[in-house]
Amino acid sequence: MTGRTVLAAERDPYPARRLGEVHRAVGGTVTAVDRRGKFLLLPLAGTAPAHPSELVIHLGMSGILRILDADDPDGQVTSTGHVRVRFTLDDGKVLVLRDARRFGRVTVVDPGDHAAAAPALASLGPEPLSDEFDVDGFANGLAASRASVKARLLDQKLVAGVGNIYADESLWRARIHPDARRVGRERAARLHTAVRDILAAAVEREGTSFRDYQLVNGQSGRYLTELDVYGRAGQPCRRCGTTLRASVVAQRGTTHCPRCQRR
DNA sequence: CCGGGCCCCTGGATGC
DNA sequence: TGCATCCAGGGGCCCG
Repeated sequence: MTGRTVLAAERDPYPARRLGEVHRAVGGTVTAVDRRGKFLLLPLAGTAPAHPSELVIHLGMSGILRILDADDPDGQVTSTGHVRVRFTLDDGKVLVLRDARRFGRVTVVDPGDHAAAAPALASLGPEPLSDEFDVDGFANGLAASRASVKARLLDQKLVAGVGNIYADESLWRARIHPDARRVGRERAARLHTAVRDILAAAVEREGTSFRDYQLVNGQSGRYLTELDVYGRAGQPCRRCGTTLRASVVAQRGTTHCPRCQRR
């Protein structure tokens, strides 16, 4: 994408609240492809009459980005193909977002105006694999609230990028109950390590595919077979053999070991 | 400002 | 076999 100029932009006519003014990208040239948390950020240099801008994309649950030839029928915005947005590029290709469930978001804002793109982006916490994600800040942040530790992991403010799968995996690794509301320094340090280790391993395996998620080439992520708790309710804990339990924490399906994860 | 609850959306799974 | 219902989940928004 870097160096490509957007020649045209289309979006499906469905009254989608999650799609913004994608036409603002027209005339812009992609200068980088960045990521913060679960958001993709593509700064666009303006070529008159276009102004500099920033393309912000969130794949939601089922969103898939593809770069296809402009005449590829799979890249057309049709009522049946789930293509929600289509950017025509200057090299004969198109960038399309396919999104069956319409949870994905695409918008174009002024450069750096992340509050206009999504409140969650503007208040995003540190990148989990960066030095900005430090034990002290994490422990202090956890101590400052009485919400469940799983809710804190999911809300993206203490640390960016942890979703439901990796929240459950991290809490199991750190031996902390998902609904724990008081997490002291020692347990916070264990959770900090667990989040980093699990996300690093998942990136190494190119993610977890169990439904919609796939790599840009259509292949599956290989972390699925490494999962210790997510999707394993009713099966034995790999640490102690106790039957893993399903519940709901922070409005999300949750699996934990009732023996080795204590409140 | 906080924490909790509900909503969006649709394919796939489950139930009758 | 076919139809109806349920469920999943990231983030927005509202309410107390």
